[in-house]
Amino acid sequence: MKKEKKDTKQLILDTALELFSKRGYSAVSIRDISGKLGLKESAIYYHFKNKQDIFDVLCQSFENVIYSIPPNFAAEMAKVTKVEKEAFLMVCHSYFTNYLMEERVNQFLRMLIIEHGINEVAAKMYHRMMYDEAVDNQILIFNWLVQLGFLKTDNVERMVMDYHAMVVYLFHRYLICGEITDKVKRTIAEELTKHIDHFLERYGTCKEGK
Amino acid sequence: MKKEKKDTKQLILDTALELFSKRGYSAVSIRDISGKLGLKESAIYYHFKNKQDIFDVLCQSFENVIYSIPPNFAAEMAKVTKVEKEAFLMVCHSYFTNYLMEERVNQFLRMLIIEHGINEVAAKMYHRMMYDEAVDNQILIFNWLVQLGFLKTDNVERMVMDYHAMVVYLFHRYLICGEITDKVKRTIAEELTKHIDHFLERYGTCKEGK
DNA sequence: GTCTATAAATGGATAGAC
DNA sequence: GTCTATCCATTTATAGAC
Repeated sequence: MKKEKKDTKQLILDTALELFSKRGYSAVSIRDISGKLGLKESAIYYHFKNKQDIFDVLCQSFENVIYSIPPNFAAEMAKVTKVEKEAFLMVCHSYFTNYLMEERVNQFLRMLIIEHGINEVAAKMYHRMMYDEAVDNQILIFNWLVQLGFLKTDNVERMVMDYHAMVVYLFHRYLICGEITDKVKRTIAEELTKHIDHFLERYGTCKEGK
Repeated sequence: MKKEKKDTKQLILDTALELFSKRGYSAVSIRDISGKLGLKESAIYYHFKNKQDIFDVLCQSFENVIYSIPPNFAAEMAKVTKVEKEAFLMVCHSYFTNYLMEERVNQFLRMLIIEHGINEVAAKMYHRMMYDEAVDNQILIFNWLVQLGFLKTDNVERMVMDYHAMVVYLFHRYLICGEITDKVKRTIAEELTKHIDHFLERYGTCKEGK
């Protein structure tokens, strides 16, 4: 049960992530981080070996986030036997609101994008989070939706590409630059809904009134 | 007719762009730039007011690149009266090989992506180059292809989104991280060809053997 | 666990010689 | 147009007091 007042180490990580995600690693000094927390630089060095160590610990802590998503989702999937459009829409939107737009995940992804040119670890994590693993998971899910009879296609991979390309597009266009304002949130929601409608016109099985 | 041996000013810009695009503005020192050119720091200050000035001049020089593309393309378009799939494919691939993958344009875009979080100018240019203007141009071109009878759709904007999302996807996945090796070039070519085939199955008018 | 003080290095920028 | 020399601010990092 170790408990410093309010876990300075975690506060340092949070502050560092916030600043790194805006300005990039090298533009942020230890003073910036400690100053923002009302500490002196030396206090940082009590908790971390050096500046790079903060970055590395941040990356490690997000490894866990990544690995926890697919199993959680698989567990949810197992319970479902029939999927309606409403549920599909909700899950798609939730991927944005609870993951890509979630404050810390969003900050982490911004940081990776800035750093992936000079940092091998950042490059690997960015590609895993944004492409390799995202596509793999989507293939799994869409295959399952095909088996459930909610989607139809003769080429699941192409279908996933169609879907995922738009996700990446919206992410880079709206969620990586500047603040995520309410206006941005509305834009994302509208664009995503339009995209899913379009997607289901092509790959959906339930013919509706629309 | 002013001509320093081989235009040091331009060499500084080239070197700065190369380094900025890899490490980001703040991680590159004046010493890094001058050192790589076999000069002393003070030589840089003869050509530029300060470090920020180098960045600003780089941005200005690319303003011209951006504005020269649509008129050039429009002039080419005016000459054409009939479009075959071969020509369409060629133009799509050329957008990658001669623009997104072209060394300097690619470096500049990488730099913008790194800097757009802290630099207003970078943010504006990135969005213009990658989204606003790219989409506008594509709408123009695809509208023209619809009129020529090469494409058909009841929603040009959606068609453009389908197309452009994949371009942005391929760009961010393959062209913004690490070296653009021959392997990467092949991957891009293959993916793009697959995408265009898929795209024409949906929006093309010429039914072919395939 | 945080502070003061300080070392050591790095980076931006200028003055003036050549 | 480039160099030497130098200045000053910032930054990383450590030692030792509290």
